Amino acid sequence: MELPIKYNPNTTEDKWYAEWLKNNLFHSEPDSRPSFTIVIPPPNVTGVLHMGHMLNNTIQDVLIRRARMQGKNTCWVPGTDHASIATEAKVVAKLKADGIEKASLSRDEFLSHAWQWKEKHGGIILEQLKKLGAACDWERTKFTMDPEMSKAVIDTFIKLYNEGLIYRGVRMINWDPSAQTALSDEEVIYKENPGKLFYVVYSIANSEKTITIATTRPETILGDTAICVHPDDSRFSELVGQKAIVPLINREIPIIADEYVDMTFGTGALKITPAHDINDYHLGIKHKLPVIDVISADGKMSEAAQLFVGEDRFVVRKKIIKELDSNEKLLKIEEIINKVGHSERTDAVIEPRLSLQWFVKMQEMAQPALKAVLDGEVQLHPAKFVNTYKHWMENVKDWCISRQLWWGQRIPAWYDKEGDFVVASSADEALSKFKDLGKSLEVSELSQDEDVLDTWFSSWLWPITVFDADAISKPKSEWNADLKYYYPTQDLVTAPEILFFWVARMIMAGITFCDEVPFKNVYLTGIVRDKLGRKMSKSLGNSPDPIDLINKYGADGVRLGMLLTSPAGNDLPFDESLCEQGRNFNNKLWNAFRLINSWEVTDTPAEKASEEAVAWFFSKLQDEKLRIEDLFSKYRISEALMALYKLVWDDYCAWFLEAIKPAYQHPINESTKIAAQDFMKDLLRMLHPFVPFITEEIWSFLKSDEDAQFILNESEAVVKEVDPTVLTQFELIRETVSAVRNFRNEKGISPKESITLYCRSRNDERMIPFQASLMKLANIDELVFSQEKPEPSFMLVIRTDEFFIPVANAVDIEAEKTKLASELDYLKGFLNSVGKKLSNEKFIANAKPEIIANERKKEADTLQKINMIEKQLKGFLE
RNA sequence: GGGAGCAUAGCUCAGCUGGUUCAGAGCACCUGCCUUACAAGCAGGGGGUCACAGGUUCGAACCCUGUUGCUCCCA
Repeated sequence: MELPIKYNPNTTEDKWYAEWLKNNLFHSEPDSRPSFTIVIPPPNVTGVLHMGHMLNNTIQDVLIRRARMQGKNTCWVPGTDHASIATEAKVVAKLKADGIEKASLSRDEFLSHAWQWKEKHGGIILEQLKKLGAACDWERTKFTMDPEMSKAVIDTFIKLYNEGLIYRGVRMINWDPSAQTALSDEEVIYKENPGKLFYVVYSIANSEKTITIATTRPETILGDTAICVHPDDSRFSELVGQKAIVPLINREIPIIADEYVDMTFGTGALKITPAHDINDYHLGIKHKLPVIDVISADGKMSEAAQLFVGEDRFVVRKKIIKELDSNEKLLKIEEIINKVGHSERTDAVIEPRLSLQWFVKMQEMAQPALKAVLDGEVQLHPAKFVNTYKHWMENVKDWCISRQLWWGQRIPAWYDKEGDFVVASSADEALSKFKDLGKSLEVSELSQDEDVLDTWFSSWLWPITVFDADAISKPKSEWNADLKYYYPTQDLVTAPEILFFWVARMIMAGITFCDEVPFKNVYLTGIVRDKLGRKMSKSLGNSPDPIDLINKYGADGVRLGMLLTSPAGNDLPFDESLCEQGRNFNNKLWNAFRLINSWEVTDTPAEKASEEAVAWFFSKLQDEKLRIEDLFSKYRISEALMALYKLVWDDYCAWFLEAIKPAYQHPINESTKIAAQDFMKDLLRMLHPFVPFITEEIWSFLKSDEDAQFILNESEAVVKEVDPTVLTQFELIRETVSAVRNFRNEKGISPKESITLYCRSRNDERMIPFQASLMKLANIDELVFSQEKPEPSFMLVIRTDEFFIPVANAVDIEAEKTKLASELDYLKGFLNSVGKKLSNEKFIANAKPEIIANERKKEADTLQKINMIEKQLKGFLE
């Protein structure tokens, strides 16, 4: 069997994924084992895999594969999200490219195009996840607009409406004039732009006086219904109660006083336009002001504006300024930095707008959801996000759930010709509800609400409805077997940006509909950024195509690259070299396997060095297993990986294998080879969640009859007893070997040339347990324990032991002296500082006994070292 | 404007309730090696006033106060 020198992931990865699928290994059914469930954060159907998905799904795969090896019945549910706004925008754009205007289509015609589009593009991202190795239960794939999923959404709406938690009301909403829809607050991005502050003069009715206001939006002047000043502002006190006259249209409006006004901003006088500013709206309600809506849904001036009717608001802004100026109403223009809301989807400037929308009351649901996180029933990783969560939940606002779109679940509200409405799951049910209200109607007289529900109103049910779409309206005892078994799920992996959009609302839904939180741990990933710190995005073109990366470095390599530098909650500054590092690691592992695989065995007894190395690595391995387990329990996945990386590369390959490696083409003792293989099998078990493909490949060669056919199905590595003294003793050997190697390096002595090492140790026995390893690794032909030192020789100090290497030529005495003298200087300084501590009464009185003991040891050790170096220096003088 | 968080090596980050022999890791960097598992490699090395200024303490990267800079959330 010929194994390639360089590991080639491409062929093996496709092979193993196909094998796993063929054996249906990812599919889960309820059984007697404990369940471990993850629901995927459903990516948009419009999407293709990007680096954020790579990171996110790699972490989920690590968690799910590890849980499986721990004996849990794991179920990772995949699926996609219909993404109302984004998808509708894509379909509209596609139709436009085909010469079809959305406005020319009926709702049904449009939806049929949208479904066609979904069928064609909706599965791409899930197929890509297979390349990554995702161990998803594909039989359970869900889409938020699957019939039963949609039904659950509608049922939920009706249920909450009946409980009084959903209401319809006029509210100031964020209106996207380009997409012609309302947006939630979270979908609005505030950007700082240079803007202008216009100072406009209003005349006072029946007076020669004027009042000047400052505004960034002069076009809304036409909708003014008051001017407001601070009650304590003496500049305006005599004007309060009088009437001002709106320029150009000459409407009289009251001058009122309210503490809301910031006296220091602008002129201290604020124009009030309740229809077009949220704060003005609230002031309007407080002071019972009329509402004049001067901007219509398309962002153009309405009839109510009287002037510029039908013209775009931004065009009007320029025109009205000219007009005000020519009427001598414009006092001055100031440059300011202005924060303006933009649509996350269309980037259009958001228009605050009064509109009839559907809302979910949040107050009641938010309280238990907050408590669940504060009590640790749901744990956020890293925990720093608890603060953010708390702040948001304590200031939660009602959730606007209607969207003026067609793609999504249509709101189940039915109107009669008079505008009265009922909420019902069908037209027939609506008729009967109207009948209950004393209205006898025909179906033809009904019209269903034109709007659809916010996509998050679907996805907040995701952890429930993927298992049992009917659960919302049933008691727990009637849940199906899946939901009973898999709910609550264990871990959720998502981005902090949707902590409120999604995570908080899922917690609310879980508690409200299932009496139980939907997951126990939320792992929040960072944002994948480029070298310049910019978020990777398609529009910037700064994101590599994950599939290209996989082709280049292997999925295993990319997975390592993603995880090596991504502690939870921290951004990941991505660089392709990370994938290279991942690929290199896999190649290292591959070659370690090739090495042990190539060994012929012999029945001669094991070499001493091999026995020592096996004893040491055994303990080292157990110790690291414990560490890694601990890191996992804290969700420090990246650190767990780094510990494994070093265990494999440094401990196993660089130290263990080097210590047992027979001379070229020589056989190895059988038990040593078996030990090396068993260690490697443990390493593979630990590595498998991170690098599923290469571990499966190597496993296929190493596995014995007792082992599982697939490493995927193996149990995790068992932790055996650690001998801590072995670990510390071997550490000393390592330091000694390194010092000898360093000596060779400095003196230009080849590692091939063996040397004799003299040890003048206080306690020689410390060197004894791993003597043979020391000799092999440092290429020492003879190790002499002696109080005498050879001449001429070179001294090494390892901790408190002296070593001498005889040298053929006299060493450079001057250089040695300088080196030793500076070492001596440092040690004396150090001794001094330790001495100060020990002679400080307060230190002795306050410090813990073990700390004092340690300081005493430091003092003793340093004294000994000083003694050794002084002796050596004296030797030079002789 | 309100709130939260961060600042440790060139980069990304560890550093637990203040106290191990001058603060650690990975990558990058430098030097020497193509030593038959691996140059996608091996061996060795250099590199930090722990943002700044005060304070508490026998002792501070760690606790407190202030300053500066950055990030996020909310308005």
